Amino acid sequence: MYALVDGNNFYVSCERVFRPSLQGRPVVVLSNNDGCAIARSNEAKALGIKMGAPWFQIRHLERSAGLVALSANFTLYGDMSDRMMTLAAGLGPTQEIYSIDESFIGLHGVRGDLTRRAHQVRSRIARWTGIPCGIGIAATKTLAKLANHIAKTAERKPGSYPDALAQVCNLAALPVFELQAVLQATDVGEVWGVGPRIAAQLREAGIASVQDLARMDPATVRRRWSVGLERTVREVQGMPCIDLDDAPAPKQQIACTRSFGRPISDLASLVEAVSEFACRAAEKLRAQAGLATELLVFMHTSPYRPGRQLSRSVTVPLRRPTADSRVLAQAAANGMRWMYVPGYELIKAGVILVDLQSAAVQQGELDLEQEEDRDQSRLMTAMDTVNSRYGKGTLRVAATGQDGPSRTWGMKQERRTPQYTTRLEDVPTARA
DNA sequence: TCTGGGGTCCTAGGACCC
DNA sequence: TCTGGGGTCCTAGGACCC
Repeated sequence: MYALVDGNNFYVSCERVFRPSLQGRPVVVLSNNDGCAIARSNEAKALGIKMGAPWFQIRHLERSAGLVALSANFTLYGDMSDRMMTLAAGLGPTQEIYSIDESFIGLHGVRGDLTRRAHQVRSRIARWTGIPCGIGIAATKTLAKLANHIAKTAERKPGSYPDALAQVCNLAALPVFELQAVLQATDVGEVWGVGPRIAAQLREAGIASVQDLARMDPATVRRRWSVGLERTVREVQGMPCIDLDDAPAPKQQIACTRSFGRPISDLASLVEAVSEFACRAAEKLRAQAGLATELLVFMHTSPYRPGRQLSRSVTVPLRRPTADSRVLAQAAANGMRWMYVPGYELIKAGVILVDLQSAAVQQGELDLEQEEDRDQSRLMTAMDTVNSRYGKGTLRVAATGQDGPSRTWGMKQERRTPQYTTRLEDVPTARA
């Protein structure tokens, strides 16, 4: 048995804790550069604002409907998340933190009335953190997600489901006929693992509700769609196929990418941006005690704007696995210099560290290099410590200068040319 | 004028191996 | 002239998640 605890409109709820005057008003939290809405209060949802709606399209609601828009404060949300997760953990013996606002709780061995217990945890979270949340309980993770959706929808739209299911919905406690009615009333697109594409295909095939999906034959689903959807169907039927993951593996990729506030076309700014991205990514890498062997840099123009489009990326191999901000920043800068083409309005760039290894397995290199590595790693640890105590960016790596290709890059480039460059469109002269 | 920033898993096809 | 049957690894692309 599983529970899913999920903060309602999480970012908005975090903001409301510190600004109670926002209660009852339509509020959205905007992404980086205030580009689009990434969280909406119930009142904002009622205005018809969609997830990801561009700010310029909904801006008029500020005046006409009293919409309040806030710039995202991810440090605050991370902190509130930690508190909520700690309290949610009280529901059962195991916990998987699935995202900033959701965690699955394994309920194995928990005795007594689960629904009551969930209500208690829910009100404790509300009292101690100020975050309202919904709790779904069921035999599988997919059904627990669905139960959570029902708990929230029943609260937000009275009449959509039985009132008793609001806030906490325990599907395992429902009589069969009532469970079927609830599944029948829920659109197939609400199921975890069924995205817009598959939902459309399912509807085409006459599968409109979750109950329809639950009646499908898993083998047929596998043949016609995929093993992934087959697993989803079994989960909806109550057969657990997705385990609780309470000890997540280290990340296989670490990315840091951003849209720019306004288009950038000069090399110096781009180099500075990707150097900074590489440093941020390096911090995350060190936090999981990892080393990168390759780094990917990309940039592209806006697909929404008319005019010449450009999208380029390059994979930069590293001389040896590293988590050193300076090495990674240099590699990112070199990659950018290599792929740069003048005359394009770039709106986004990023750095992705790929092919990650654990620092623990990196033993047995040359003595000299080991010593170098140790010094570098001490320096980076010191930097991370200072930054965590005094705030992000207190200590930073200076932007890498225009001093030509580094030895690392120059050496490797002969043996290994950049691995892929995608959609190189409209480039007057490809640079060698 | 103005459209986020992360991630994961699965599949198909090609290269290569015995 | 005849020309098997697996297996693994890698990559790109698609779909999905929050």
